[in-house]
Amino acid sequence: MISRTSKELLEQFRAQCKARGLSITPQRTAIYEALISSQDHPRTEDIYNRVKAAFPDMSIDTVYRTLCLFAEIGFVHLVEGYGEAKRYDPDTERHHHFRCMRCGRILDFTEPRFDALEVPERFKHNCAVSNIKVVLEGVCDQCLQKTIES
Amino acid sequence: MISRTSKELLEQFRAQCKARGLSITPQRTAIYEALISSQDHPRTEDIYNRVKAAFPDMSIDTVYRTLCLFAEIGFVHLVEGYGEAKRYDPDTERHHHFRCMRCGRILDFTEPRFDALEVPERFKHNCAVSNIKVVLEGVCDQCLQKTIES
DNA sequence: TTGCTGAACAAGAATCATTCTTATATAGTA
DNA sequence: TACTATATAAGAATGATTCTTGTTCAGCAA
Repeated sequence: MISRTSKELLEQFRAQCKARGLSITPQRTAIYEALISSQDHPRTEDIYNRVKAAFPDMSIDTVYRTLCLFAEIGFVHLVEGYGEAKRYDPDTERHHHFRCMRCGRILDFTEPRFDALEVPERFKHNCAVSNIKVVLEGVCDQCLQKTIES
Repeated sequence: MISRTSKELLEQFRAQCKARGLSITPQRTAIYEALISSQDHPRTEDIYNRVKAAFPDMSIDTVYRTLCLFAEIGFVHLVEGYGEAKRYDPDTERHHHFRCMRCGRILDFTEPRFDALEVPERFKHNCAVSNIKVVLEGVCDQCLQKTIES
């Protein structure tokens, strides 16, 4: 069920690879497709499992390498984490995260006031800031509920 | 070279432990002291190394357990990371981070405009937000310099 | 002060995520 | 179609963290 938008994204993917001299392999294409059809913040192993149906003998190492590559290129974002396995964000539009420190759940949200934040002077000229975002740390509703119940 | 402020912090540490029914052990005290005298964002192993001088046979497992405990209590903050070893922030005052995605360097900064951010309605009531901060992702000056040189 | 008990600890094994090594396969190009 | 650099699979190796087990000790009570 590849929508027209996905087709366009795939075309864009090919173009980007070509522009950077990267081979367009079936593995990379499959991983890219798995990513753009994700509505969550998958770990490397999640992507591996989703792709394995079509590529039973893909190596998980390939998924690690490819996701790392995609993050460098900007096809995905590496999500800020707290010591667990790396997670990726297929949504590269500006948005923000609530992070449950108990269960690890990530809740996306947009907030115009937060989008208006400007990079401070100190970093504007010496450093290359590619992303500025707000992170909320706390305990999510589900975990709070569990605490009350027990 | 424990300053008066450190002494006060230590007293506070003891009081907090007592209030929570936690034993005040020499190991915990040493780890706490190592933390509050840190000006950086140490990994567990860094703290282990700093404490080892005074406690040659401390187990690194104790450091892992203790730092995890301290983060839960709020003695330190677990720093948002990108897949490497956990890092802790002894500075629990509101501040923000620039993170170099190439070398992992963390630069602290304060910014009154960012401190004024309010938790969005959506999370205000259902979730317990303990921290709200701005994260800048990018490449630091040192890494940019290296890129130019090579 | 001493003895008791649950909490905390040390040591090392085990696990999980990730990267490295090496030999093979293949995408893109001549 | 053949060539070459790039990419891949497989499995070993590494690094970070957690678990297991037996021992020790902090805090409390007698």
